[in-house]
Amino acid sequence: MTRDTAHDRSAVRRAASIKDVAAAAGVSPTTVSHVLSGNRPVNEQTAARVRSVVNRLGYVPASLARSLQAGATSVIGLLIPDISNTFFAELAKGAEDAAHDLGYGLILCNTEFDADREDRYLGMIRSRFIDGMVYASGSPPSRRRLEALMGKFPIALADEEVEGLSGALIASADHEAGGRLVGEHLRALGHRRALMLTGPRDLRSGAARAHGFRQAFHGDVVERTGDFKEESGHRLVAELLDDGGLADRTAVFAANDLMAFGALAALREAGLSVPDDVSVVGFDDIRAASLINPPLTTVHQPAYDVGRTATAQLLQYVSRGEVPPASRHTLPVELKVRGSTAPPAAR
Amino acid sequence: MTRDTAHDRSAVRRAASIKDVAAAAGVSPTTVSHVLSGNRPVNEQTAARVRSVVNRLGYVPASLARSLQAGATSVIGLLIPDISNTFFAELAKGAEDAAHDLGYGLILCNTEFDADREDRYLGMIRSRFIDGMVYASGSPPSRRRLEALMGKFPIALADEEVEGLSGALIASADHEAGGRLVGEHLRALGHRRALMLTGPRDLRSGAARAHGFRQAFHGDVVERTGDFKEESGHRLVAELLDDGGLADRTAVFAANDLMAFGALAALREAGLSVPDDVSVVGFDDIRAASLINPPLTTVHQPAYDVGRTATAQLLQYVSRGEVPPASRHTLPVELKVRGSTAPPAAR
DNA sequence: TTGTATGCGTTATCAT
DNA sequence: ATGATAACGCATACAA
Repeated sequence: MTRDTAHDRSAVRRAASIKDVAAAAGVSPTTVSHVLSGNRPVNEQTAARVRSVVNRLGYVPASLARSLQAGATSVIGLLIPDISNTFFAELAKGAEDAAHDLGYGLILCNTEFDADREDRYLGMIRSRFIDGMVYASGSPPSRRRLEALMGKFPIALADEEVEGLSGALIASADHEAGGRLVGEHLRALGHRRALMLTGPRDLRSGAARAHGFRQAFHGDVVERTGDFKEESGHRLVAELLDDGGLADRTAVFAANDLMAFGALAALREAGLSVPDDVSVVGFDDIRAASLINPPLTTVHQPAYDVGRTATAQLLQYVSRGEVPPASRHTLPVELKVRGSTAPPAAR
Repeated sequence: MTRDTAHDRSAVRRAASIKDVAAAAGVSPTTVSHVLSGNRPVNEQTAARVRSVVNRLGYVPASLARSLQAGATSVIGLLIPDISNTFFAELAKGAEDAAHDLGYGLILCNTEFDADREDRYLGMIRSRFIDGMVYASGSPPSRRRLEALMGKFPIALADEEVEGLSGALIASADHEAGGRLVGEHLRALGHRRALMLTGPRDLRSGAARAHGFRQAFHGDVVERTGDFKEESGHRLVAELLDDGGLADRTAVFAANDLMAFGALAALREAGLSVPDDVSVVGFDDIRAASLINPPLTTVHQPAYDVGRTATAQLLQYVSRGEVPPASRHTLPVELKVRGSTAPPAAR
């Protein structure tokens, strides 16, 4: 073991600072700063000399010090429950694109619906490590805290309005129109009795979907409350199948695709055919929806656009050091009619 | 428009600093610091007074200043090509979990394989805004830059060893074993002539998969180079179908699921049946693989574990201010036999 | 037990 | 065209 090895493994040696460059170039730190920023004219000779030293020393300004001085970090957070859900992954992609366009970094705050985890991430905004937060469907227990932050810090709500939280910057899909499209579609096919699998009671988006659906379907609707997970769609349908509650229903509308997948599985296990015996509709249009068998009829949510819009709007204010005003940006949805829906079988 | 409105929209008022707290509590900033950190004993009376002021003023230490002083930010980056690819989303989830466990933040660096974008993100490590980087399959053009950074900054390679980049901390799936499993499976089914759709030439993982496959398949293998995208799998197979190059092949092994999907589509469009006419195998086991029709036989990659392991290993050193030593962590893969493979049809 | 002084690495202000 | 100095907000070595 040579000395070199030991050295390589030890702490990195201190990086060159602006002072080091200044000293080596025989100028003041101020001049070095201006050569690099172009904020004021510098003699070309001097500038060249400084640049050469910068290269030789591999000097890169410490963005941390820069941020401290500037009072902003050019980093925002994206708080979501589950990055492995393709809906949120798409949303994240849109948010990252928007952030990158404006030179901002994006911290991934994946909460798994864990309130403590969410709180820790919200702490980043209080400690001013991030300049703002895009908040997409966090855990209900954190409402209070979110609310307390809302007026003081730049926060944008994406995809979901949190119940009771108004006066915020919001970007979301048109959930009600989505529900309406499904209602119209099923009604037009001839369905009159449906089962609706909703999301958690306190989510506005779910209420909007249900409301639009009832309004347009105009038939007999039984509702069951799920939690947006595949398993819950499976369980709810299986239960109803067991106690005969589904016997007179010809269609199932799940508030998201994952629950629709669960419903599909439960139906299959019960020996029922989709769409011959029962039609199934989802919501979100995640990637797997078109690949599954039968391909799922569902409402396409512009997840990417929601993330991108929420972030772009937020940054528009954050970049000026302002707290965003309340505003709503509703993005259009689209019904994707695929193989999981058909007219009800004649009885 | 009242004064209030104008005020609400304008810049947030300066947050309380440690000095404000000190002044209001009639102590020195040092004491406030110690009350909060517990780094040295403080009189309980004094401490109580300080805490009360902290609450009243809503004081939260500026993490930026703290980081500057500490010389580290407790934030690392995760560089991936596409967060909407479920493989990378899973990997990201693992990375985020590991980071969160150790109190680190994670900046999402989504590159879309864009070299400029990748460079900008790599810049964050040079400017010391992040303490380290988990690098998963970036764009080939950035190799040089990566290489230059490798020795000086804490970087861990996840999922992919970059060609010619040794001496790094690496966590990846056992690609060769995966290829071998596929080879054995197809051989056991009776296949003797296969088409292999590889990834970009310069990716080691692809080479390892191909090598393992050839070794175990022990038959006639034709290779075509793709780029890991669905479209490329489609195009390559369609081309071969056109010029008869696929006529004598009974199996296709795609180096990832996306290309396998493309191959499946091209085969279907040509009126060929899977697995009756041709067997198809993928790699990765992304979510859609089991949902597609027919369900895809593929090699399950532990994406979550790869992300988690790479990150945990990296942080083990970063947290001590060290540059990680070269090391390799190979994670086991698993063959998922599903409906897209069967014995070749008798001729 | 507490306080003073200094440094972390920048940029802005004010001079020259 | 360039430089000296202060300030961003904190933590810590050194003093008392």
